[in-house]
Amino acid sequence: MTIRPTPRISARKQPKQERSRQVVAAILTAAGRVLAREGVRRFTAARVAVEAGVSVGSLYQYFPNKEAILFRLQADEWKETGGLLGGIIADATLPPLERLRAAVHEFIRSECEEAGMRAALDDAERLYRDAPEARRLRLAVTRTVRAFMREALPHTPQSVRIVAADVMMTAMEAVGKQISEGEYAPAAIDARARALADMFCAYLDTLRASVDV
Amino acid sequence: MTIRPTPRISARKQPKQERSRQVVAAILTAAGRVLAREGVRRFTAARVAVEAGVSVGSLYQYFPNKEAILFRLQADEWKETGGLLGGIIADATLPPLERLRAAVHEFIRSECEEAGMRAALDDAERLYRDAPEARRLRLAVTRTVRAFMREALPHTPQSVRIVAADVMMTAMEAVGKQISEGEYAPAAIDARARALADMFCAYLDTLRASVDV
DNA sequence: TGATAACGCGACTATCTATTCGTATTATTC
DNA sequence: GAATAATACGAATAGATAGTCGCGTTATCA
Repeated sequence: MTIRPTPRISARKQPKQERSRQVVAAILTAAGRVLAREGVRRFTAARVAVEAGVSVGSLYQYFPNKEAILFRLQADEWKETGGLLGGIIADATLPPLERLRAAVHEFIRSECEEAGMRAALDDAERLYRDAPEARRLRLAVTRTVRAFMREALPHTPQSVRIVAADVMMTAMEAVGKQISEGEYAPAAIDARARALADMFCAYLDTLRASVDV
Repeated sequence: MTIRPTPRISARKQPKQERSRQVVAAILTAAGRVLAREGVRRFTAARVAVEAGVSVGSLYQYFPNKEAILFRLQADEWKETGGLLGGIIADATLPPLERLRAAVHEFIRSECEEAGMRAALDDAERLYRDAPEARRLRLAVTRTVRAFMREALPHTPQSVRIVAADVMMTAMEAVGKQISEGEYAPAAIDARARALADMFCAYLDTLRASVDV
């Protein structure tokens, strides 16, 4: 329904000298601060440039628009937690459900780091979510999760597995967002992680039971 | 972290004559169309006024700002589906888990109506979510769900119930959003509703089992 | 050292947007 | 049918924002 032109997000120019690499780095950390402090609505190229101690012109030399900065920030987060989760979920020395539990807790924990920035990043998601780069990143995560599901539920029909994986991912992300947005005590956060893990395990158990009769 | 001034959202002036009531109605339906067609970013008072065939001035006579329009749109949706869900979930003639199942399906179904507008409304949520009116509405839903949980899991500690209710609500909303945003075939939507309901039921079953030993 | 490429700068333009306010029009009341 | 309240109007104001461009500075390399 909504017609959204997908924004260009890829970098405009690669920094070649050391100083320009530092400029890019300064822009990114400044962007994180601006986002956490002011929220998406007031996240502007000008403000980021000031915070980074750099001119707008320099900023636009490396990022085609502000969406690209936000995406880069988010992509870095994704790569980091994606790597962590991938490691946990692929660790064949533990039974699948243990791994799932561990992954859920790790995910929730990671959402708590720099919660202010993450919350704002979630708000900003719509600014870049339709871009192909974002889709590609998301797909990588999806594949990891599906691989896990294939291992955990080898006898469940693929169609069921895929939907289950999808719903679980959505749920986990949503709880993560919720936590990074509100003020939750550590105990409350932990309780939510546990509840989520319990819920997933219970679900997978019934799925397994409904086939392995 | 983020300092967000909570926007004023309540109506500025109550329409007293028939023609002004029509203006308000025209504004609201036009707002829905604009939102669905152009997305939040291009949702402006001017555009809504044009779409409604009304002047900006008239618009501002009944809404203090555009957030108020969005909130009103969302509030109307919430009241509608809230009423529906409340009815299903309180229907004491069915066993609790049956009701839960029915409620999940009903919720997902309702999210599919006017999906374009709903998706944009979700994007717009941050514009009004901190306002007291929005908190109050949300609380009403929370209470309904908690009451249900109390009935379904009478022997589970309250603290566990509350967290479980919270996580389930979050998950359901997230799946609903996801569906209203993407292009899903009816079968895919149904599969997700079923998966969600299965997951919830499995979870509640284990919670029940862990106490009623 | 001189030539060239990379980099950094920030004033500037072109839009958009929210919201107000004085005036004109229409309903209601007496 | 005055008088008054309610409503409708939309030009105008004040501000924000995205993104560019030409020029000066710094690095690289022969």
